[in-house]
Amino acid sequence: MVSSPIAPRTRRRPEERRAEIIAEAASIALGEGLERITVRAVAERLGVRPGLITHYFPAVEDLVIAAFVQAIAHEREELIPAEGDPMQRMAQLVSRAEGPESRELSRLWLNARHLSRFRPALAEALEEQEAIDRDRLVELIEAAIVAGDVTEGVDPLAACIRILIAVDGVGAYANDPGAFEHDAYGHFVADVAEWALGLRAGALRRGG
Amino acid sequence: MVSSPIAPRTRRRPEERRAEIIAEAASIALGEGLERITVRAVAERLGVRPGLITHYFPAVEDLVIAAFVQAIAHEREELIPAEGDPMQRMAQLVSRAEGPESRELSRLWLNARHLSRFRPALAEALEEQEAIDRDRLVELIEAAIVAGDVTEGVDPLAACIRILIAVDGVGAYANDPGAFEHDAYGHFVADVAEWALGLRAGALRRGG
DNA sequence: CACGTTATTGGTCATGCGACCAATACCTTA
DNA sequence: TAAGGTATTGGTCGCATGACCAATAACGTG
Repeated sequence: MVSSPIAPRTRRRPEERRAEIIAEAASIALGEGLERITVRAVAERLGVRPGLITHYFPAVEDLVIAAFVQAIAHEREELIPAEGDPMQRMAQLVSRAEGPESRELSRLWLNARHLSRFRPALAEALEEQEAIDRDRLVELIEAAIVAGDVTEGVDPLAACIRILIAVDGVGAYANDPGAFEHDAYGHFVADVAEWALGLRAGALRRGG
Repeated sequence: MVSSPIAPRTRRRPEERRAEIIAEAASIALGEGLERITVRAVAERLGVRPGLITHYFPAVEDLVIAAFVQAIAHEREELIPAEGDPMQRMAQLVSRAEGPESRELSRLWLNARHLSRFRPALAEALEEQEAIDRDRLVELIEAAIVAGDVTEGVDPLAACIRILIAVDGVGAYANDPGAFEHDAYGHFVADVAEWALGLRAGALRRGG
């Protein structure tokens, strides 16, 4: 009957607790932004005292970086599928990048890109994630060439870079409240991808 | 001989002082970032007491917005020239966007785009500036069509949007420390502009 | 030249942040 | 089962921020 206001102290294995903290921080990063990852905020969400967060991450910046990497790595699976028909994967990548599903992710990238201005360590982590995306997309394009969907004359890395810049360009507007609608905007990634890969116009547009 | 440590109190016309404050804040915005625009920072730079800044801007957010608009409007003159041969202007726009001169400006855009996530008023101001850029670039493209440099079949607004997204895409890497070099990146804006405007390949590359 | 307006000062207050630390209680292990 | 390691607590400290306010002094105006 006496529901004690003080929660019983639960002790966990360090790795487990650490993972839990990072996961919670990643959730904050995606939903509220990296600068909202605060010792107190993470602690409160976990029903834990702030000092515990400091215990695992003496410097908050390290937690922020870990959270960013975790969130990006997790979302990557859906953005750049690892298996399946090359052109289908490419179409899904384009569709995801242009659709509303990627809004949170774009916001996070924007967030991290800006914050990198002040935090060299975050900038470094960000570049690593960029490199992973690049490698993955290059592989995908090479697979498309092997499959005969893309002409041999296409330089995979050049096309990859163009597509990723297009994704970031569209993502730059992730925080714009106004619903600016125009085909040139709504299909930019598809159009650039078709152009970069030498595909016929409309090949990558939804349902194309 | 007694150089008094206390500066004499100088009283200025309100509009003048206000402009001075905004200019200083804009300088901070470009050089250090919008979040570094603080009552104390601006006051110190101007050799003035913090309370004075609050007197002119009871809410700091309004100063931040004014500084952003001022900085963007000021830099726009160099990015999108208002006069001259259309293709020369287009070439300058492309050159500026790809060159290191625009780094500070790209950082500021990135900064504002991210901050817009938390500040609706800033988001609104940002969209206004975007609209101005769009109008200006559309005019430029229309002039190029009239001059016969661009085919009539090109939709000015569609091409404008593509070019601006390309600019933002490249600008997204403004805070990346690593000197990532690749033609597809270094000439992205030129390539997209040529593609969007139906120009021959290389027409807008430097010295093209 | 006197007066009133207000630009400017100097100081205070509450808030949220990261960091630090000693005390405590849980778990493992010997 | 006793002991030791450490995960966890509870509390403090210094710092930077925005906002607020009364006192003061410069300037325009009658």
